[in-house]
Amino acid sequence: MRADAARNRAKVLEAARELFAEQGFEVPLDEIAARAEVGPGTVYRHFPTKQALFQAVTEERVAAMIATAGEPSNDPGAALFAFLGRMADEAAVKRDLSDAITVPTELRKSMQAAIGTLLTDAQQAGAVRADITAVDLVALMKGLMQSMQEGANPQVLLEIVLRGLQSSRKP
Amino acid sequence: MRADAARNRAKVLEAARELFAEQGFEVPLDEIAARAEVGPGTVYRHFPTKQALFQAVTEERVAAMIATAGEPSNDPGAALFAFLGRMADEAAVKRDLSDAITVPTELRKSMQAAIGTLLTDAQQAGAVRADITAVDLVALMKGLMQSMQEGANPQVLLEIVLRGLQSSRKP
DNA sequence: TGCCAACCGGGGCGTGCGTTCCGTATCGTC
DNA sequence: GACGATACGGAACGCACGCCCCGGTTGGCA
Repeated sequence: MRADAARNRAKVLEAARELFAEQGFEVPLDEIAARAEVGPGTVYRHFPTKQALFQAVTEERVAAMIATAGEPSNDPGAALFAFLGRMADEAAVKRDLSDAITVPTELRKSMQAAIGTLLTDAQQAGAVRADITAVDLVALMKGLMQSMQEGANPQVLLEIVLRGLQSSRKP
Repeated sequence: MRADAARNRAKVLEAARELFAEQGFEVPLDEIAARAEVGPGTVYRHFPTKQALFQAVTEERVAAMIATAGEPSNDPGAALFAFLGRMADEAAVKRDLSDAITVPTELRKSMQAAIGTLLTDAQQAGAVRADITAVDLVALMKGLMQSMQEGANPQVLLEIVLRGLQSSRKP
């Protein structure tokens, strides 16, 4: 690859990182190109589609989260809650994570799979109510993350959801 | 008003009711016009803007909800929970209610005001945690209602949120 | 029944966005 | 230093949508 091509690719990625975090997936691609001091055509030389660029930006971050979720824990309930807390912390500051669950990419599936594993483990340990499914939980977290981007108090919202998730069998 | 004008107005309102409920505010106005067997221009003869049509459709339903919320209750906690439950029940079937909180209309403000009153009453009665604000609660409900439109189990989601809202001072 | 005002339909305008195309500039090699 | 391949940039296309305009039509009153 030519030197300036690599430089431009990096500039595009950085601009996309910033703007996806600020405004989510809905940010116009032309705006990303403008911040990268590059024409829109150049963006498309490096990424075939807007979704591909979005995936490239969110990939490593989401992959890291999923990796930590995969480690076995001796307290499955706490593991799930910690994971959800990490998601919420990110979503409170950046707008792209909640879109990463929505925009159809490979990441979305693996994210859901990771949550599903954590959830069933926590349910088998009796820490989380048994009548919720992975689909329910993902939808709930998605709504929660969207709520956080509207001036609501992220900490309180997360506490409410986590407490609501706890198994009712617990005293 | 001429007879056919009234007839068309009614057809537009009915089509809008159906489509806003099915697809939310994002449904194209041309589609509403098509289902009403009417041109787009006719829609604009009766309603100056798309938002006005949306408001006309959601008005009476939301107003009814707010009216019941205004009645004083001797169990403020139950009153709030009942109100939220009613919201969730509607949102589980129709997509327009969650947009009614989002789309800037008069309804949105009065909806938020009604929730605010119910919330502070419930908090003073000790039924709901004191550290949540009306803004938080509205955002939370909005996210919850959006979650419900993605195949999640509405009943479980509502239970989780309601339980999370309960005051931690309670045993 | 005839006339005029009210109303209808749908083509069209402006806008915003994702995506593509192509003439031009730049890089890297011989 | 020149040449070919590669990459650039931004103008332009296609599409979708909210909204407006205008020639034609229809309804109701005299």
